[in-house]
Amino acid sequence: MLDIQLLRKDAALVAERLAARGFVFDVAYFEELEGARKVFQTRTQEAQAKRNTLSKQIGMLKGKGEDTMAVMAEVAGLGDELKDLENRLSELQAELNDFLMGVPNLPHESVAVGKDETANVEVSRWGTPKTFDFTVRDHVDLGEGLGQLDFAAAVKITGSRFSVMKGGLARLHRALAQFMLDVHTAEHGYTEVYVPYLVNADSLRGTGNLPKFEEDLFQVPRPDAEKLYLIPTAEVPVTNLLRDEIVAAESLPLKFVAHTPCFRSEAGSYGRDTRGMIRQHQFDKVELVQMVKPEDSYAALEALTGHAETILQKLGLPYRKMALCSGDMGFSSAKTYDLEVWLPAQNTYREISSCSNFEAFQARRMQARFKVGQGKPELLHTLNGSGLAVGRTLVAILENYQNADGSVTVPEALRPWMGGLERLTAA
RNA sequence: GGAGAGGUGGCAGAGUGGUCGAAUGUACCUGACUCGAAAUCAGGCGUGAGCGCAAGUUCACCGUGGGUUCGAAUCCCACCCUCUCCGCCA
Repeated sequence: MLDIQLLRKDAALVAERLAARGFVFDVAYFEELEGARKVFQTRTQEAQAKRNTLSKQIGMLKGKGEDTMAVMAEVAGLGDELKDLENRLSELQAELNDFLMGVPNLPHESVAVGKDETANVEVSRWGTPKTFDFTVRDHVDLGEGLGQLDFAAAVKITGSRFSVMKGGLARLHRALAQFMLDVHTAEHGYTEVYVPYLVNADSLRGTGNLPKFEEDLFQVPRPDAEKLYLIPTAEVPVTNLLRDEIVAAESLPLKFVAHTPCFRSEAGSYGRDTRGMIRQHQFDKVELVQMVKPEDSYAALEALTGHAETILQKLGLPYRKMALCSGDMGFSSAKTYDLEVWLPAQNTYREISSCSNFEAFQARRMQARFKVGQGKPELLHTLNGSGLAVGRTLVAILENYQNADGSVTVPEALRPWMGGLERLTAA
C-alpha cells in the first residue's frame, strides 16, 4: 500500500509515476473519495465528542444523585444522526481502502521505464554457455531417458503441471535445496526458518497477493473455519512473521531463509511452457527474505541478489542479471532484479530467481515496524528473492551438465550432498 | 472429537454499566543522590487515525465481528485463539 499522506499531498505526481508501469491511477476518483472522507470523518468525530461529553455528564450527575432528565433529552436526539455518520464514514473508508489496496507500488527512480520484458536492462553476465559436440536434449528427454522423471505418473496421480522424480534425480532435487540452505545460513548469515504451507487471507493481503491475484492461488475451503490458501512462495509466511510487530532497531537486519514447496494456480498461463518442469503448479524454492531499515534497503537488494548469484556460480551455471523495467515488475515491488540461467536446449536464458525491494509497501500493509530506542515506530523495508527456484535449477543442471550418452554429471559443489555421486545414469 | 477454564498495556495482574486508555507491580527511559554502580526518590513510558503552521486537540482501539444502552473492558450473540483433562493420531 502506498503512503496515503503522499497521495493527499501530490496525487498527480503519484499518477505520473504509476503511469510508468502502465497503471492508470484515477486522480479525480481518489480526490473525490478523500474529500468526502475528510468531511465525514470530521463531522463524525465532532458528533462522537459531543455524545461522549454528555454521557459523561450523566454519569457524574447520577454519581451525585442529581437529576439527569435534561441531559438525557439532549443526547437522545443524537443517536440516529451519529449512527448514520458512522456508517457513511466506514463505507467511505472501506471504499478508499479497497481502492488503495489495488494500487501497485511506485517504481524506484533507478528503474527503466518500459512496457514489458523487452525493455528490461541486462546488468551483467556470468559464465560462458558451454558448446556441445552433440545434439543437446532438453531436461524432459534427459530425465525420462534416465528413467527418473515421470510426467505420466504425475498426470495419473494428480493432473498436468506436476511431476514425479525418482532415484538419483529425486536425490539431486533434495541435494540442491540442502546445498542452498547450507550456503545461505553458513556463508550469508541467514536464519533458517520452517513455516506453514497454508496461510490465511490476512497474510496474503500483507504481501500484496490479495485482493488482486486470488486466481493465482490454490484455495483450501474448510466447512467450519476461515478458508486457507496454499502458499505461492515462502515470501508470504516468512514476511508475515513481522506482521503487527515492532522490533528494536538493533535487531535489524533480519535475514531469513526458508525451503518450501510453492503452489501456483496461474489460471491465465495455459499454453505457456507446457512442456517439462519450467512452469508447475507445485515446485520447491529456497527463499531469501530480509527486513531492514529504510536507508539500507537498496544496499540489501544488491547483497541479496548477490547471494542468489553465488548459488549459480558455485554450480557453474551461466546466467545474466536483468534489471526489470517499470512495466514488467510485480505489483508490490519498487525494484526487481531477475536472474536468468542459461538453458542450452532452449538456447536462451530463463528466469530462475527474482529479487525485489518492496520498500515500505508490504510493511505498511502488514504494520511491520521497528523502533529506535523509545522513539516512534517506523515502517521496515522488506525484500526477498529466490535463492533459488529448486525445480528450475534442476532443469538447468540437467541441460548444462548433460553428456553425449544421456547421463548427467553432478556439479562438484553438490557432490557432498549426493554421497559423492559424480554422475546420474540410467539404472 | 468430548468436558472445563480463559483471552486486559513489553511482561505479570486488578477492574462485572458511568469522571476507565484503564489501578498496582515489574521492565524500560530521563533526572536527583553517588567517585561509579546498586538501592532509594521524582517524573515519563501503548497503537492507529483526524484536524492544526504549531502548541495542541479530537476520535478509535481491553482477542475479532455484531448487538443492547444516553454511556460497554464490564451485559448479550457469533466467531477466532490459548490452556487443562479425556479420546484419537504421525
